[in-house]
Parts: sequence; C-alpha cells; structure tokens
Amino acid sequence: MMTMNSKQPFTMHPALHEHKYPGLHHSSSEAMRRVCLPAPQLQGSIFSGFDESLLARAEALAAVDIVSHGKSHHFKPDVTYHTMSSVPCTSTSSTVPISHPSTLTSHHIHQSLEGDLLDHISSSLSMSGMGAPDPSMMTTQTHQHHLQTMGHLHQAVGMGHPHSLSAANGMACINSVESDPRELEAFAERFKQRRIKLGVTQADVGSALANLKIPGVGSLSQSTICRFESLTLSHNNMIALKPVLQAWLEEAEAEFREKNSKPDIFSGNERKRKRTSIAAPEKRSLEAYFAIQPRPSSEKIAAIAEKLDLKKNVVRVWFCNQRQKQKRMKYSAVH
DNA sequence: ATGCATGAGCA
DNA sequence: GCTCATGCATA
Repeated sequence: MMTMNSKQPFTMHPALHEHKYPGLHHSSSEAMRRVCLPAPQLQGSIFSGFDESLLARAEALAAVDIVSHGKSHHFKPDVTYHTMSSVPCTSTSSTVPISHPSTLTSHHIHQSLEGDLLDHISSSLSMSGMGAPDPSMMTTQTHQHHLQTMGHLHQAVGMGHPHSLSAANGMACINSVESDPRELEAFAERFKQRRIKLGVTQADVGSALANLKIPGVGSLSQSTICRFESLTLSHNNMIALKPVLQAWLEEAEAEFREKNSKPDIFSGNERKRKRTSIAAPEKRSLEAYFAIQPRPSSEKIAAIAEKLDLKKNVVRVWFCNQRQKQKRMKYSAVH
C-alpha cells in the first residue's frame, strides 16, 4: 500500500521447504525441530472437522490463560500508528562511520528473554583469529531451484574465496550447508565481540556491508545483524550470511589497524509504515489456535480474524511469522 | 531485541 | 497463499 521497498539487498531465498537442513549437522537440531512441528495434514483434517468446537476451545484456553496469568503487561488495545512523517534520510543507519561502543552495551537489557542470556553468558575469551575453522564453507546448496537465487549470495561470496567456488559447480563436494551449528554459534559470538571491540553498531555493520562491493550483496538492517548475532535466523540464513559478515569483519579490522575509521556511505529512504499491535488477549487466542493448528486454512483464518476482531491479513501474517519463528535457530544450545 | 510487514520466488 | 529473507517501527 504505502510501503514499498526501495532497498533490495541480496535475496537469498525460499525454495527449500522443510528439508533445508540436510542431515549434515547431526540430527539433534533437525530432530528437535521436527518434534516441535506438528503434523499439518493430520491436524488439518481434524481441525476442519471440528472447526467451531476447536475454535471455541482455543478461545476457552485463551480465556483461562488470561485469568491465570492475571498480570502481564498493559497493552495498547489496538494501536495502529500511522506516522506519515517523512524522515530526511536514515532511520536505522545514519552515515555515521563508527559509533561508540557504549551505545551498544549500555541500553536495553530489559528483555530478560533468551537473547539476553545469550549475550551474557557469551563473553568467552576465545576470540581466536577468525580464520574460521570451516574448510569447505558454503557453496553447493541443497538442490535444484535453490541454486537459482541462493546461488547469488553464495557465488558472490565465493568470489572472495576462490576455493569455494569450484566446489559449487560440481556438487562433487560435501553438500555445503554443512557448517555445523556449533561453529556458527561460535562465529556469531566472535563476530559480536569483535564488532563491539571495533566500536561499530549493528546498524553500522549492516550499511557498511554495501561498501564491500561484493556482487549481489547489499546492505542489511540492524535487525538482521542483531538476529545473526543472536542466532535467531534460519540455519540457511545464518550459513549464507556468515561469509559476508566474515568478510566485513576482516576488512574492518584491517582498516582499523592502519587507520581507525571506516567510511560508511548510505542512502536513506523516507517512509513510515504502521505497525499493528495485537493486544495481549488476542495474542493469547492466536497462540491457542496455533497450538491446535499452525496452518489454518483461509477460512479458518477468516473465522479467527472475525472472532478476534482483527483484519484477516493481520491474522494470516501472524501465523506466517509464528511458523517462521518456530523454525529459527536458537537450537544451537542443544547440541 | 523483537513484533508485525513486505516482497520474491514457487507451487 | 506459502516460505524465506529481511526490514521498519517500537518497546
């Protein structure tokens, strides 16, 4: 509607439906994920059968939930801001080259969720050189179509690593996406520590990425860098981003040594989009529905939307995001 | 740090 | 209409 992305970073992409995580890295994470994921088909039929009663049940559950939880936060019922103010430029990233480390460390520690835990326990001293243990790195993705787009990134990155490219062609190699979770986790942590040491913010890294001039690789947002560091991206996404961030880190440190600053070009956009806020009660209901059927049909979504007095699209997107969230990493801790 | 949203590619 | 990668807006 009122939002269009003028920015189009390198797009990696979908296509690998459920099986993106080849059996390369143990079965732990994959298995766990599977356990978490309910069987769509089965539940789907059940759901469609007792549609109404289940909806009711979910609502009942939600209601009970509300009572039992009692407290929780005070939500804004249905805030739908629409601040159509035009921002000159920037938003997430200003043209500031390097910002103070303090900016990063000091604020928000409030979330008290997993992310923080990660942050805290993280500070290990093993900041070994980033020679990255992984030998074969990326390259060959899982399959056919996947090659199309995801290939972009990988190949692009491959240019920085001559050896990896050759492997990509054949397939004679080790089905690439084999960087194990543990390695990724280690890298993410190392990355964060070194980034902070350089006094660079997540947003800075994101925009600075474009300066690398790696074909197919543009800038990224603070969100993405943050998610990378906290391992809250999909496994494939992590794998794909790693080489890019690694390249940035190397260059940043190199420049830091000789000089101490890094230029940071960036073109800002101006736009504001509204962010719907789903109230706590509705959210609980949605969660209850999700527990019963993570993939409701269009009709179910419509029904749910109506019952909760939300726009159908909002509900649909909520389910999509919920599913996506479910698939994200964070499993590394399991090994 | 994270919630809701967009858009590309695919089916 | 879904999945996925990614981003804006916001707590």
